[in-house]
Amino acid sequence: MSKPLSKTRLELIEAAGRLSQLVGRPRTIGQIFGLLYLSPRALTLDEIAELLEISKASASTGTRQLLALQAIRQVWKPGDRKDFLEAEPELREVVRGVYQLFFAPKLTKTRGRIDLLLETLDGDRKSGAIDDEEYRFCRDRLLQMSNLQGKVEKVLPLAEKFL
Amino acid sequence: MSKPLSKTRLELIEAAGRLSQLVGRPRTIGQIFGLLYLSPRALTLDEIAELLEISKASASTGTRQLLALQAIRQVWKPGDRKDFLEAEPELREVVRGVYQLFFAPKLTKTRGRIDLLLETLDGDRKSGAIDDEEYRFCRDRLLQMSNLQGKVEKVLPLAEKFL
DNA sequence: CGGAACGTTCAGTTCGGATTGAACGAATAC
DNA sequence: GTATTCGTTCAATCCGAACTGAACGTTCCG
Repeated sequence: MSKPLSKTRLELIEAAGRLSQLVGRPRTIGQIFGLLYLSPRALTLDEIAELLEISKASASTGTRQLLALQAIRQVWKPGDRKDFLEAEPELREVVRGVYQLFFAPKLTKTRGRIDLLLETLDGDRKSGAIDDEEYRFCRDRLLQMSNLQGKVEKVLPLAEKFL
Repeated sequence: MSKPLSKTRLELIEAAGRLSQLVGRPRTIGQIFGLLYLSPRALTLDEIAELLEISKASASTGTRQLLALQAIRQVWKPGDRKDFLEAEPELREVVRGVYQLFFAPKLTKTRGRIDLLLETLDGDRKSGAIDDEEYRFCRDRLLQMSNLQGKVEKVLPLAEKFL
């Protein structure tokens, strides 16, 4: 039973949770990070679970995801078997991690998908599923997608440099 | 009963649906846009519903959201009461719309939230909920958030220019 | 050796947003 | 006027991801 959270921390936790949902991630992830980011000292799994009123299982999976994104770190304290967790203080690093380890892979996957589609399109034409006009139309649009996709993959990492 | 979709279109629809989920939007939205983007002619609500095998209600709400994002347009054909829908051909415009009309508002909202938190923090100190050390720590972190937030709001619109 | 303290895993449940069917209003056709 | 054809709305349902409790493996302590 630790002392209750200050209003500031409660509100940040709420906001972080919403932000997390905004980019399509579970709310808990954001809440955990929010909690740790305003925490002067590293916290244990049990403390996180208790303070956020979530199960230890949720806290465990949540922290592991955040660790994978390099948004939080583990700190071992000598003579204590518990894992202590603290937020990465440099927010730029957090953004970078989320992009590089979560979004970037899916983006490149999308690229491969589009290339594949161009082949499928050839197949569709040869099998007579589409006429020549539709073929040209679709081909044109797929190329536009490929084009944009390439630019996005170039611009985003660049943009990150300016943060 | 219209003719079935080609393999290419089916696959793009699937991919677009996933992409939509990736950024936290309903899958249907992406599917509808995918369908229209590879459609040589504008489609009606009923055609969309039939081709995607979704209810007309879903098609209606989905298209209205896409219209709000300016990702698709309505086309009126003389002598036909139906609304015909077509995808915005310029993908940059679609990206711009999604950012400006969906993400940007939430970002500025976040900004306001952070500013509010700084005030809440002062309150917390005065009420004795936190000590001076924690106050300084939290204040520092909130300022960092505010800083990053500002940069993001500046960089993103800029990045869009390079697409 | 127990046994306690951890973190993890996994089957089952919960919950919220997406989807639907039905009812509706508006606009046209008859 | 009444009947159709549209698109929209809204309460009810559905579905999948998120969350949970309980069981587990491991490590450490006595």
